[in-house]
Amino acid sequence: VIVVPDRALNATAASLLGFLHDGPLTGWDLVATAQRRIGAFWSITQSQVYRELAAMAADGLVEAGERGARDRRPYTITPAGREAFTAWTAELPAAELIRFPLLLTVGFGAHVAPERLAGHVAHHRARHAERLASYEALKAAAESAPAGYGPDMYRLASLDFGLRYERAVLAWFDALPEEIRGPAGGSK
Amino acid sequence: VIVVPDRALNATAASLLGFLHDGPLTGWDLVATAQRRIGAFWSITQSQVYRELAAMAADGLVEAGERGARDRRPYTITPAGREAFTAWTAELPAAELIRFPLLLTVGFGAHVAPERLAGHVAHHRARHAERLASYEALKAAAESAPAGYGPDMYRLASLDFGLRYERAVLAWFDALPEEIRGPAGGSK
DNA sequence: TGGTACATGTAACATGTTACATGATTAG
DNA sequence: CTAATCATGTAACATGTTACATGTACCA
Repeated sequence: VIVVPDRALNATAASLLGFLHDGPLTGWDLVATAQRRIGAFWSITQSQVYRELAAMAADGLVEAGERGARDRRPYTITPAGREAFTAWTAELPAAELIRFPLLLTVGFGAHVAPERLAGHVAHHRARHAERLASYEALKAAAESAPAGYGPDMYRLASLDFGLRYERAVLAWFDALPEEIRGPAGGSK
Repeated sequence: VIVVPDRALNATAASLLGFLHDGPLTGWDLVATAQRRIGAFWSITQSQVYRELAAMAADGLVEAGERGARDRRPYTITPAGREAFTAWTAELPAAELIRFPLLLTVGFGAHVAPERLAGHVAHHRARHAERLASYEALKAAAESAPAGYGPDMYRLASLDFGLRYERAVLAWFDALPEEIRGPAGGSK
C-alpha cells in the first residue's frame, strides 16, 4: 500500500479526525456531529466531508469499513491518522477569519436606504437572539447533567465562546444609533 | 459596448464598489483601504482585488482610467456600478461566517498535549490584546477628531463591533480554566 | 547605488458552495 | 403505498490563498 506520508492537514480534515477519535462514524454522522459540536465557529458542508474522507482514505489516514444498512459506510481513524492529527495540533492555529456581511452593509450605510438598513439589522438581531437562547439552553443542559455525562471541559470552553460572542453581538445591536437600527421596537 | 446587465455581486466586489463611491482608486489603494476599513471582519487579498476589478470592468461596473505614475491605474465607478451596488444592499446580508481554528484545538483539547494547548492559547491571547489596543486607539482618535472630520456614524458602528468583539474574546481567554490556559502568568 | 515601498498582474492550487442524481429505509 | 428522512456521492462553479514575475520611484 502506497501512502503519502505527511501532507499537512487542513483544519476541516483535522476536525473530522478529531471526531473519529471517539469511534468510527459515517460521512453523514460526521456532518451532523460537526454541525452540533463546532458549527458555531466552523462550517462544514456535506460535499466537503465526503471529499475529505475520500482524500484521507487515499492517504491512509482513515479506513472505510463495510457498508451497512442504508449503505452507511463507517470510517475509522488509523494510526497514521492519529499521527497526522497530533502533528496538526502541534502547529500554531491560524488567526480567526470573520466574514460578517451585515457589517459591510452597516459600514457603507451612508449609501444604503435607511429602511433597508434597519430591516437588515432587525433581521440579524433576531437571528442572534435565537442563537444566544439556544446556547444558553445548551449550557443549562450541560450544567444539570450528572458529572461525567455532560460534555467535557474542552467542549464547555468552546460553548462558552459562543455564548460570549452572541452576548457581545446583541449588545452591539442594542447600542446602535437609531439612525441605523431604525425606529425603536423594530427588532424587539 | 456589450454589458452583462445584472450578474449578482459578491460581497467582496460590492465592498470595492462601496469604496469607489468616494472617488476613483487604484487596485493598490483599494487593498489598503479595505484592510484599514473592513479588515477586522472582511479579509481581501491583492489577487482578489485585481481579479474583481477586471471582472467588474468587463461588466461595465467600473472604468479603468489612464495609467499614471508607477503605472497606477485608477478605477471609477460607473452608473451601472452604482446600480449594482444598490441592488446588492437591497438583498438581505448572509449570516456571518466565523472560522476560529484555535477553538477547534481547544474543543479537541482532550487529544492535545497540555503545554501545546496552553502555548497556542497564550499566543492568541496576546494577538487579541494587541488588536483590542489598536481598536481603542482608533476609537480615541475618532472621538477627538473635529466634528465632520472623523469617520462617520456608520464607520464608527463597525469599529464598535470590533471593539466589543475583541473585549468578549479577551474575557473568554481570561475565564478559561487553568487546565486549558496553563499555569498563571503565561499570557499576562 | 542599493534597498525598500509602490504597483500591477498571472498561475496554480485549495477550499467552499450549490445543485443535482440516486437509492434505501422507515413511519404513518 | 407513499412521503419524509437517511445516506452517499458527483459535477460545476465561485471564492480564497500563495507564490511568483515584472518593473517603477524614492530615499539614504
